[in-house]
Amino acid sequence: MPRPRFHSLSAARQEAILSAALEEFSTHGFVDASLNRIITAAGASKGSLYYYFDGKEDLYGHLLRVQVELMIADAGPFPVPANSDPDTFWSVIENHCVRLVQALEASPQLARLLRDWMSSTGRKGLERTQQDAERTALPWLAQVLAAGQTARAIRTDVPDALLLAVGTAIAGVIDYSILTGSTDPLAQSTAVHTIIEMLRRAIQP
Amino acid sequence: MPRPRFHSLSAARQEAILSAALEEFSTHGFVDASLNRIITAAGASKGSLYYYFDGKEDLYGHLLRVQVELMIADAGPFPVPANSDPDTFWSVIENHCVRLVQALEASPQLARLLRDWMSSTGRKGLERTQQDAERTALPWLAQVLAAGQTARAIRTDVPDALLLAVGTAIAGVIDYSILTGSTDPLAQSTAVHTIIEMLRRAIQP
Amino acid sequence: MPRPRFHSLSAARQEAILSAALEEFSTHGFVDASLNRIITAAGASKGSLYYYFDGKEDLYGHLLRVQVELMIADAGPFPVPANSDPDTFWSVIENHCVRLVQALEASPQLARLLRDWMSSTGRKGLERTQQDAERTALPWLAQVLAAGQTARAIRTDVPDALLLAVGTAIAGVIDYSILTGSTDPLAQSTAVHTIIEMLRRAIQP
Amino acid sequence: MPRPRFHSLSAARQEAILSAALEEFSTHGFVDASLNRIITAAGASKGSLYYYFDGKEDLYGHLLRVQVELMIADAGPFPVPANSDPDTFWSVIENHCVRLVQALEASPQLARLLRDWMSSTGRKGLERTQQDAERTALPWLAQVLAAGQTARAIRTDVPDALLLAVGTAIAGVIDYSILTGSTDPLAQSTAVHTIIEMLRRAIQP
DNA sequence: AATGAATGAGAGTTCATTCAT
DNA sequence: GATGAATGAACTCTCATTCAT
Repeated sequence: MPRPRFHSLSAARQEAILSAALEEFSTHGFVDASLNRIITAAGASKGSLYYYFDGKEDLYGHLLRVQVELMIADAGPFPVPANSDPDTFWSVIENHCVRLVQALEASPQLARLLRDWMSSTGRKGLERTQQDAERTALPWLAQVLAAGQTARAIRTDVPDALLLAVGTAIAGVIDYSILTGSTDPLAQSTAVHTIIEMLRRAIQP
Repeated sequence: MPRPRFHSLSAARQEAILSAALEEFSTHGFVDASLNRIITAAGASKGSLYYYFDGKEDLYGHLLRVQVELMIADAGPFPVPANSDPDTFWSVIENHCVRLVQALEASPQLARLLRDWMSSTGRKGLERTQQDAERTALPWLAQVLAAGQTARAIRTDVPDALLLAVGTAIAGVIDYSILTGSTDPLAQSTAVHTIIEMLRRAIQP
Repeated sequence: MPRPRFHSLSAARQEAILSAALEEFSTHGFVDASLNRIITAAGASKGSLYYYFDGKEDLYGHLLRVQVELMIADAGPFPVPANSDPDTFWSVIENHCVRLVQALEASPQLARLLRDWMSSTGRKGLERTQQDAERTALPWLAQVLAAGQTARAIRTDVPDALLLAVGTAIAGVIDYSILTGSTDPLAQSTAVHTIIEMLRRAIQP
Repeated sequence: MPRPRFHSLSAARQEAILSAALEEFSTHGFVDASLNRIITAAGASKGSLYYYFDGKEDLYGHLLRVQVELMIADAGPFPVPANSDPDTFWSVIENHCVRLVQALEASPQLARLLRDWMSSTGRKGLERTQQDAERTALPWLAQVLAAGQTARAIRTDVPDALLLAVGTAIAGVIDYSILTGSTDPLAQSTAVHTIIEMLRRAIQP
């Protein structure tokens, strides 16, 4: 099970553990992260960590979930417009991407954590976390996809799985561009615009 | 230096070591691969492996290089047409992708090795291998890109780095589609066609 | 930090580990000592040693500190006389040397450990231990030196560093003489007397 | 046996091996030196090294001998005056020390090699070298000592072994002073003068 | 509820030496 | 006379996890 009775802990203790874990996982990645370093940094005991979490993967998974939720909250709601024209749809997408990029910029640790996560597909010891993420993200993505198709903003002559894969891949390009590119907000907006435009060309009808 | 006097070894010994390494690295990935298992499988001694290679990364890098070269040889030449129209250019690209896909299909181990490699960007202990690969691949990719632009098959209003990133990302989608999709050659050709068509839409002028 | 929570261990376990370490380090010296042999002799596990010590140097440094403290305690207090005449000063020095020699005689292992330590100046992997020792010993030595100069027992026309170096070197001669000479207490007293007399001649005003 | 048919090698090959060995041994000391690095640097084969030398210690011992002989030759003859007064004797000693210091200054590698050697008393694997050195140096030292005593420059009421030990220890102080002190020749002469004066006080009648 | 001591397998790497050629 | 491939034991150190208290 993902997360046990961790929540009855005082907020300070939770925060101590999670921020130590964030620091460690974002710095070394899942494989090379050391639970020993995490508990040392958090001032926690080995036993307590295993009392609150099932193990390394459980802690990683919980951290990931919490951080992603924070990021999503930070970036604000994503109003998938029920009925809209293509331009509106893509503009909503683009705006949301810009906001997400800004959220990632604000928290480089989270950005590195997500990068590690994305590149860990299939890593041994992360199977459960992968499954969980898929179960959470897929329906939501499917909903966005369906909205885009309803709005005639996304083509319907190609399997959904492929469209999602392309979308995810292009999201990776956005991350790559902000990772290697300028930190100037305006330049980043432009980059996002360019990349989303390429995505639009690729998967619009 | 990447690989020492390994080549004066009898072909059989080389083969034994490399195939053991391929099996191990493709099964567990670079980080989780065990040199102990490799030497056991290869019937080699700890010392001899270190006599022929500088270490884990050196062995991995050499294996990768050899395998990629085999795959490229297998897929046949890639005649970047000097002067051609867009349709020809994209058809060449697509055909080559299909051949590469077939090569990967024929060697699932290589496919897994490459997947591990692609997802290992920035992994500690692989810095040299990354650099080598970049030095090898970038000029070649740049040449293909330039040819596409000359043929008016690829837009020029977007930074090259972004185009390359999108291309690489879409290549990942192809890999993903053959990984999760049918093994029927025809279906695969269709998938490649669809995906390349999306790439074309995205980055043509 | 030098040594972690090693002290909450039962005295027996501490003793087991430290005496195994003393045996090993005094027999083979720091460089050639084997942690494997130590844990085997101590009946400890690899992990537990590293749970209590930061590594080889940490164990060595701790052992050294403990043993030196034992020796100092064994040899009794060293009453650097605040105001005294030269004869008194040198007699105090000589008496203390005799007592230290007896302490070393009583524990050949400690003697060998110290010999290894003294000859390890600059050895890679012992930097921290060297620094610690210097920080501990230097002020104390400086104090003795100053007392000797106040008592007009030690010359002041030569840099302190040189006086300390000569003193240390002569201490080494004492060690050498007891190492190669008789084990008869009386003969040893005589030797110490002779050597200290030479030191006195060298560095008295 | 110390050194086999090494001398039938061309001077250049000998030089290549010995200078590589000097570099390695003076940098890492005997224990941490690596034969592999030596043969790599010398461009020699593993087998040839073992063809010319009995092993690590043999190479080390030979190198030491050659270098010490060079140094002695460099410092010029040491005319132990057959019949002289104390002042002359000590002045000869001091002058020779100054010349040796200059020789060491001129070859920091040799200085480091000797330092390593001096601090390696009793090191496992160096027994033979120690014996050889003793057999060579002792008679010579005894001769100097006797000359000093004849000249009434050195006391006779103390065992020779002790006098030699003190002399050696003070030699170590000289090395220490040039190691940590100024590189200015004049300052070094002064330091040597001061230290030899202390030695003289200690062991003159 | 919470601890933290204990584990032991395993990691990658280095080494001086041997010996068949 | 000369080589260099091969060895395998030894090294220090790290790890996630367990469990008696």
